[in-house]
Amino acid sequence: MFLKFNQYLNERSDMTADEMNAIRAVSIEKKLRKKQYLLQQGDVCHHNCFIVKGCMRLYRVSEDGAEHILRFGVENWWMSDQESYRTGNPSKNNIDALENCEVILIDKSDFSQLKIDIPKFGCFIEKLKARSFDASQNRILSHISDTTEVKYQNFITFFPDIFNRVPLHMIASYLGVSRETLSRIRKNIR
Amino acid sequence: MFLKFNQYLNERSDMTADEMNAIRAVSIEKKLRKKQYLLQQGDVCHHNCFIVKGCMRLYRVSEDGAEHILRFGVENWWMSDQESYRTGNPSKNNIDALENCEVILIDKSDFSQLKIDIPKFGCFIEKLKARSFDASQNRILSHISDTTEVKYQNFITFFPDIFNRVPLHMIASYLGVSRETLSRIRKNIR
DNA sequence: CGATTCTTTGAAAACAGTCAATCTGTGTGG
DNA sequence: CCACACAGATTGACTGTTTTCAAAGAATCG
Repeated sequence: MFLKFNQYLNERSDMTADEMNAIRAVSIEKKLRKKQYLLQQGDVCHHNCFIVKGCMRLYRVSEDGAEHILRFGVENWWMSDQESYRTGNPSKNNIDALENCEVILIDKSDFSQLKIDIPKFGCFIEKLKARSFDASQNRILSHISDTTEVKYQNFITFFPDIFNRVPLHMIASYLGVSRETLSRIRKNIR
Repeated sequence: MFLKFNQYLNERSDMTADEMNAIRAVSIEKKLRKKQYLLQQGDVCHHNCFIVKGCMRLYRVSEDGAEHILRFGVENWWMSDQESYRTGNPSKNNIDALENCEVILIDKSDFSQLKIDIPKFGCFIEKLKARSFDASQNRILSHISDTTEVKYQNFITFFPDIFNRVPLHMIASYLGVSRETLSRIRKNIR
């Protein structure tokens, strides 16, 4: 399982064997079954999670019990609750597996140490975060300026891999519309 | 003008006199008149901008000519187009002054050097970015789960300082609703 | 004061949410 | 292998919200 993570890192910022071993030493391999929680509301997020295989979602349950999906994650994505991870406060969100998953966990303290010991690694992670921030901004822009139809079209074109393996009602949740509305929009497009 | 920036930095991560001088050496003081652009669509964002005084907005103009406000900035906030700054590509956004402003600019290469030379500074900036990312996530959550009324109430409670000095139609733009709708919502609340 | 910018209002049309019912495909246990 | 349950998708009818357009009413500024 670690091999895929190894490949991922080497493709993006090549590591020496020693560095790779240091990363391996703190990597925890874990398998999740479909519907299994990686993080549950109230837990503190202590790990960074890299998805080797499978599909996951991060969502929040609102007062009225509705689930709101903040993000999806598939192969080669990272998945954690940044806010809880950063602050050490209990998470308000849930992360669970939409398929059987294989993930690699790295504990927060190990992860910080890696960033210090392997500047290349730290630098790579920073770049990732920066891109992730820009993506957030673009998503916000989309929310304040695009019609639901455009948001849906964008989702399909930018995340076809997610679109093809996630039920439509979850995409509706991610976009912030009811499943019925999304169903009708999809019908109009055809 | 630099004094305020000095205070800001010292309150959050205290600096030695030498460090402060290094920062001062690369700080460019600038005044902007109301409506003046700091960055215009098509420009590359070469600077980080710290707002000493005044109020600014970052917005995008869509195909149909509508302005969509991505963020506001007031005293002690940073204001730049992260995406253009990071990639070096022409910005798709505009930044302009909503009031007469005093700002401090630091060139990208100087800024990176500061982060290296003064780890405390780098660390502070990273924390800022992390919090900013979490704020983005919360804003996205709000967009997919809150009613317009709740979004408006949240804006008032979390950014009363902005609410009090920015016209309502710009808040509408920030929230992604028409000014008429926001005007009616505000009426219902009273 | 006049011009500009901002806010409010009304009425019609477009859009989205809710509820209830139905349809579809998948997989499980008897 | 079939019957059944279950999760997901679709549809219709209705309700509620938001946009749009047009007009008019405040507020602000030079």
